[in-house]
Formats: sequence, C-alpha cells, structure tokens
Amino acid sequence: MPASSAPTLVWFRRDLRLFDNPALAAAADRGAPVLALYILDDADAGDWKPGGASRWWLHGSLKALGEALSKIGTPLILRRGEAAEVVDAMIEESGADAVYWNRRYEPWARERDSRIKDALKKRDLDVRSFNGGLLYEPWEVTTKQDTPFKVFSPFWREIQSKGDPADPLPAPEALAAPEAIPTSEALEDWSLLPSKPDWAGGLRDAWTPGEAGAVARLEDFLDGTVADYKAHRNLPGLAGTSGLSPHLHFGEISPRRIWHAARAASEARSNEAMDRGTSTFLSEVAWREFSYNLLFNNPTLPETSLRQEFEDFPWREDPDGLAAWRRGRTGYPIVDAGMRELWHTGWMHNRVRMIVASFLIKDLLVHWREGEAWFWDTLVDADLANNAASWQWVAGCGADAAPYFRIFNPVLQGEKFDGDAAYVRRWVPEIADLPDSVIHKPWEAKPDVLRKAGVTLGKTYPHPIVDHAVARKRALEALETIKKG
DNA sequence: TTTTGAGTTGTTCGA
DNA sequence: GTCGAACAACTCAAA
Repeated sequence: MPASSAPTLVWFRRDLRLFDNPALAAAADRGAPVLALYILDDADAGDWKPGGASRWWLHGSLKALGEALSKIGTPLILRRGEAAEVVDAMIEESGADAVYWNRRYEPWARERDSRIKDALKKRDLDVRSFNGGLLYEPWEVTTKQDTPFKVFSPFWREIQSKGDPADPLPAPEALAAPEAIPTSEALEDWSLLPSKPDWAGGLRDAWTPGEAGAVARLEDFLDGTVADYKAHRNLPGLAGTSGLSPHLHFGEISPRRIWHAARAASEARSNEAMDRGTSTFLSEVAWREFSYNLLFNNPTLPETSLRQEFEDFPWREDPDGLAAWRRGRTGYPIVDAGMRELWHTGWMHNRVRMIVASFLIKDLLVHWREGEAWFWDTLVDADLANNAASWQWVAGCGADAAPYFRIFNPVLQGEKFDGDAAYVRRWVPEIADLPDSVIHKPWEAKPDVLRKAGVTLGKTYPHPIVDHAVARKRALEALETIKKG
C-alpha cells in the first residue's frame, strides 16, 4: 500500500467490464482505494452523441457494471457534464492523486482526453491511459514503410504475423472504496430508457447488456456456431453470427479475450492450427481493428468521403424514398426485412446491412451519410469507426472500396442467402404465405398466387419504389460522372 | 525509383 | 442450368 490512502480514479468509458480491463487492473495493482467513475459525456460528443438504441444499451451496461463493482467493494459513481469538469470535481471530492483510463479513438474524445491528460499532469497527478479496446493500438500496425494500411488484406496479414496479442488480465477480486465517496447521480434520472412510447420491448427480448451477457454470448458462439461460421455467417435466417458487436462496442468484453478464447476453443476441437470458422471470425474482429485504424488516421471519416472525387457525386434528395427505406416499406422484401429487424431489435444481420446500404446508396442514390445517421440512431452496436468505414465501403468511396460495378441485386441476394425465406417471413409477415419462388419478388407473382397468400400489392405490401434494373443503370451513369480522366 | 501482383462480400451476358 | 469473361482504372504494399 502507498503511504497515503489517496484513491486512484478509474474513469470507465468504453470498457464497461472487470475482466481484462488494463486501467482497472493497474489501479488494483497500485494498492490504493479505487474510485470508479462513469461520465455521461454528451456535452463533449458534439454531433456524435449516442443514439436511442445505444442509450438503451448503456443503461443496462452501467447497471451491470455498478452491481459488479459493488460486489468487489467499490461503487460506480455516475455523473453528467463536461468530462474535464467532472474529473476535477471528483479529484476535489475524493482526494484522488491518480487518474487511469482506457483509450478511446473518436476524434472528439482523443482531443478532449489529451487536453485533460495535459492539465492533470501539470498538477503532478499520476495520469495514465491504456489500450483496453483493441488488439493493437492503431500506431502499432503499419506498413513496412511505417505508413497506415489502406487495404485490408495486408493489414490482416500483418496482424497475424504478430502472433497472439497480449494475454488478457484477470479481474480484480477485491477493491477498497475511498474514504470520501463522492455522491452518485441515479441511473434512472439519466432517462436512457425510452418511456413514451416504450419501444424497447424487442431489444429486451434480444439482448442482455453487461459483461455477464457478453461472456455468455461468446461461450455459446464458441461452443457451436463458430464451427460453421464461414458459411452460416451469410445466412440471415440462421443465428450464424456471434452477436458480439454491441458487447464489443461498449467494452463489456475485450477483443483480446475474444481472440484468445477463440484460438483455445479451436485447438480444443482439433489439432489443426486454427479451423476455418475461427480464422474467418477473427478476421472479422480484425475488420473492426481496421476501421479504428482508418478513423484514427482519417478523423473526418464519419463526415467526408475518403475518395475525394465522391464529394462531387450527384446524390439525390429523396425524402420519400429515404422514409420508405427507414420504415422497411421499399417493396423489396429482403431490404424491408432488414430495416424492420433493425427497428425491432436494434441490430441487423451483416449480410443484410450490405444489401440495405447498397439499396439506399445505389438504387436510391441517397447520400451514404443519411444511412450512417439512421444506423447511428437505431443500432445497439452503433460505433463511429465501424459505421463510418462500412458505409463508405459500400458507397465505394472508402478504403479498399467495392468496385463501382458491385451493385447488389436485392432479389438475387434474397434468393441466394435467404433461399427458404425464413428471414423474410419472420420480419415481413404480411407476405409470409407467398411461395418461395416469388417471395423475394412479389410483383412477379401471378394474381391468383397473390390472392391465395392474402397479398394485395399497393395495399397490404408496397409495390417496389424503384425498378432495380433501371436504378442500376442510373447508378452506373452517376458513377461515370465522377470518374477521373 | 520502378515494377509487379493484388485488391471481403457482385451481376450480367453470352456461349 | 452452368460457366467464364467482362465490367475501369487506380492505388496500394512490397520487392
């Protein structure tokens, strides 16, 4: 124990867990009492305050973290406001002489955190930041020329060549609370949960925010699903993905833990170095790293097309089309199913995210930022780096972008990846009685087939809001206008 | 400095 | 129904 009992302030942010939490582990090692703090820092976040679905998740995650911390001896203090001011107040009220946190990578957070760090260092406090959110820091993964990667494949090869990332750190077993514990605001007073109306029923059914929920998901996934991940991850009718994205976003589980657990599970199944499902899954974790790397090196990624020429793209204003897309009433069943899954559960299957994004951008020619904004508000896993990088990728204006001619055909995609229409029938029940042969293209069904299924196009289910073949040609022509040369 | 091979996820058309 | 080619040109990363 240090001579004084001045506490260590641990500022929780996107690391709402006890296991493999470097800042918390370092505070525990230091021996002094631990003051655990979470700041609702909307004031600092500018245009990127968490959306509705994220706030719902945050409530559950904070509740779980508070309970877990109390169990090992120290409460979680909740405060609202500008982080710099709140941290100062906490130091004042508790007598803390050290402040630890795990890094964030949003441009606004980096700028804010470095200001806070400088100010505290000037006052001779022990201030430290750690890597709690990534396998490797963005500046640790670079090309041989020491430049940031702009293409995923070589980035992924570089990650693999590094061997395994650091071992996860154990969770502290017991922590001492400070003598002077600052008062906490009540989580309920933050109004993170929707009330009028309560739209979160579907979210409650689908998710368990918090570290325990995250670990349970990981174990379930590694227990079975991962074996067929390579093939099944593309089929939205199955639960073939890990469903870990929101847990990762809030830091309820660390990517290093996921990495090591996945490797161990793979080795336990076979003597091979790593099975196909596991390596495909880990490459998806690496895509997350790649997005963070891109955001770190391109702070305007959420607002500005990475490829300059796309700033001159002839986007359309289409309020009606955008509204139909948001509500899942485009007349294309696979698109509508995805948008309704999103609205209902706060999540959408990855394959379907690409389909709906391609539809908004290429079929409607609506700016990718409109899609980014809607996802930001409705996804429980809304993440600045992933969201921005992925929308730019689909638009073709990002790093490693899709070739211009890659325009998803929503009918073919539906038939290919939802062949038995299990997904469409679940989320678009009004057409569930259509046979497999036409359920992805109801407008081609014969009148008596529609009648038998109780479908009246334009009444019970919309006509397609655009003709895909026409829209595809229009998109290719629009892309022609920004070609160089 | 120059060269070389490669670049997550697709669609359409014609043989 | 199945298969291969075409669909652009450019930029990246390493040698």
